[in-house]
Amino acid sequence: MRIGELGQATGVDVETVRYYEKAGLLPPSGRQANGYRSYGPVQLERLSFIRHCRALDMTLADIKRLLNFVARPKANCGDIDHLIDDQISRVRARLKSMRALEKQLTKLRARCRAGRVAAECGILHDLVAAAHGEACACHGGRSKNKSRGE
Amino acid sequence: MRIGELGQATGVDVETVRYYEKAGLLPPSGRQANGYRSYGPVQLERLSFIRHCRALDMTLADIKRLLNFVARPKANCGDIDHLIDDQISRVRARLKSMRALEKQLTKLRARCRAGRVAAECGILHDLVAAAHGEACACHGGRSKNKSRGE
DNA sequence: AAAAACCCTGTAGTCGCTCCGGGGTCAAGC
DNA sequence: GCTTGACCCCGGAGCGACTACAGGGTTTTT
Repeated sequence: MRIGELGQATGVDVETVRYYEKAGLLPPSGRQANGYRSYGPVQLERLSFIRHCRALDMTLADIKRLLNFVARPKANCGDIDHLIDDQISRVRARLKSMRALEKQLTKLRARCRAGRVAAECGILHDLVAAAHGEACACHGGRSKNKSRGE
Repeated sequence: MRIGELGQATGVDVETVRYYEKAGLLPPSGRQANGYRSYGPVQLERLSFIRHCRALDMTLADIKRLLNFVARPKANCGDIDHLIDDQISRVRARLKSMRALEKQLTKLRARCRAGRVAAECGILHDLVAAAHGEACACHGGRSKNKSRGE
């Protein structure tokens, strides 16, 4: 199996596969006589595993750790739970700030009175007002939040 | 006003202020005799505006465009609406995939049967099963989504 | 035999910062 | 007067997870 087929089979871009190899997630593959990478079912499964974890938005570092657990089935399972729990709380925190963000944007959007020019634009007005520290449609009062990232 | 005070007043890190200048969001400030950057109320407002927009998760490119609208109050306001609409739909799309993600992770977490070793770990089992393309707790069937980023 | 499709390596770019090294400047305390 | 510490300067590197490109080689199709 060449890299293109592997990519097709797993839904991972070829460049990304090579990137994963460089990043140490995928062990260096064997090579054909012409230097092309050569893969078997083991690597396919491993890459699918990685892709699946990425779909769960895990970091490559976390995925590496999970792969280690797969390799050493005697290891303590509690660490896996912990890893997943962390992931969940990260996602929840992000979700919370995203919801607040959506609300803010929606309020801001509603400020548009369809004025023709920017000078009369409610949106712009509010953003500028916010810059002055005044209350605006999207932010109640003065905000000092650093909530966005996490 | 020196850069440190400006940073304090706006809640923006000093390094970030310099970065914004380099990135062209803040015009190069005046300088004191010793070479220190010197700011007045105009720049303070501009930086507050930027910070506020960043809190709404806008890209620096979009913020630049908004700043242009602020500078040219005769411009057509429709473009602003469009920009905000785009932002909203980006946030909503992200929100949607985040919600799905949370569900998946929660299901996955529930698979833990508190087995002591990784070999019996329901989470790991499911992730490996997913790699095989089988159904698993967190993903119904085979997924091919690229939904995560956008 | 030529063109298209695939493969290789290595490097640079993306975004929005953040950190670092190596220096200069300034006010306060001893 | 001299040190200490806080602030400021600049340029460049690093982060994560890719993505794109340049400049080559190989294989498959036409």
